[in-house]
Amino acid sequence: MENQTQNAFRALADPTRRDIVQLLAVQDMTIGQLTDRFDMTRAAVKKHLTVLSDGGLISVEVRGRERINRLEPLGMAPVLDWLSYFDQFWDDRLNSLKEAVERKSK
Amino acid sequence: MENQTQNAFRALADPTRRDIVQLLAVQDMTIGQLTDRFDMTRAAVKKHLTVLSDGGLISVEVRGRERINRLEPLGMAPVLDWLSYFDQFWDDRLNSLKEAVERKSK
DNA sequence: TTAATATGATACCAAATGGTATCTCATTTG
DNA sequence: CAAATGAGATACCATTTGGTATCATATTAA
Repeated sequence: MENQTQNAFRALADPTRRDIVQLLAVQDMTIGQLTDRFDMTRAAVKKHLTVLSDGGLISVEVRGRERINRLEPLGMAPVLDWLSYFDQFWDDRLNSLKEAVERKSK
Repeated sequence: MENQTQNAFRALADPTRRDIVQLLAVQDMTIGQLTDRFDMTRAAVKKHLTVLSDGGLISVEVRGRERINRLEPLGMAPVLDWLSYFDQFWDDRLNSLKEAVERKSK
């Protein structure tokens, strides 16, 4: 799917997909198991898994007739990289905000 | 707009909006200035700014007939919070990956 | 005050998105 | 083998999204 930063951010933009990521952080799961946790069809969950896979956030291990979905830590890297670009900015602004609050409280 | 985590993630899901965030990290800009940087109409840029504003990522200061758009560091907090939930997970997985690679290279 | 500038608002459109229903295929299991 | 199970694929649908065109409004400048 080419642009990993875009695909990863896109994958995280949906609340159901973020929930899936959190569930898979606890343990690997099949589509069937995931579907049990949501109020939607297996086909819908499958679509979300495809988007997560395109984003590099999960991988699938075929095991007999089951597919084990597993979180891929490397997939989050582009997101963290992009965000880290602002580390200094956030720090500076948050610090000046904090200082402003402290000045006011005197 | 209520759900800040969702709105912030949604705001970051579009490449144009991420570019806007990066531009505003360098300096505050009006819509007109931002529009000069993109190959789209002012109306389109305005829509992106609205989404960024809903996500709490920018604020606007009215100044005469101009509107100064400025990055809001606090807006990124819900995103960083959500991601930080996985810090330990990423660390563990990346470490075991690293170890696996090292074992293989022996 | 009139014209230019900076922006907002709205109607409209094509494409993408999130979902269902349905059919097929592969692997277990009785 | 036959039936049940787990999953993929596709067609279809309503809504959202990203964009344009156009018109209206407020402020600044001539």
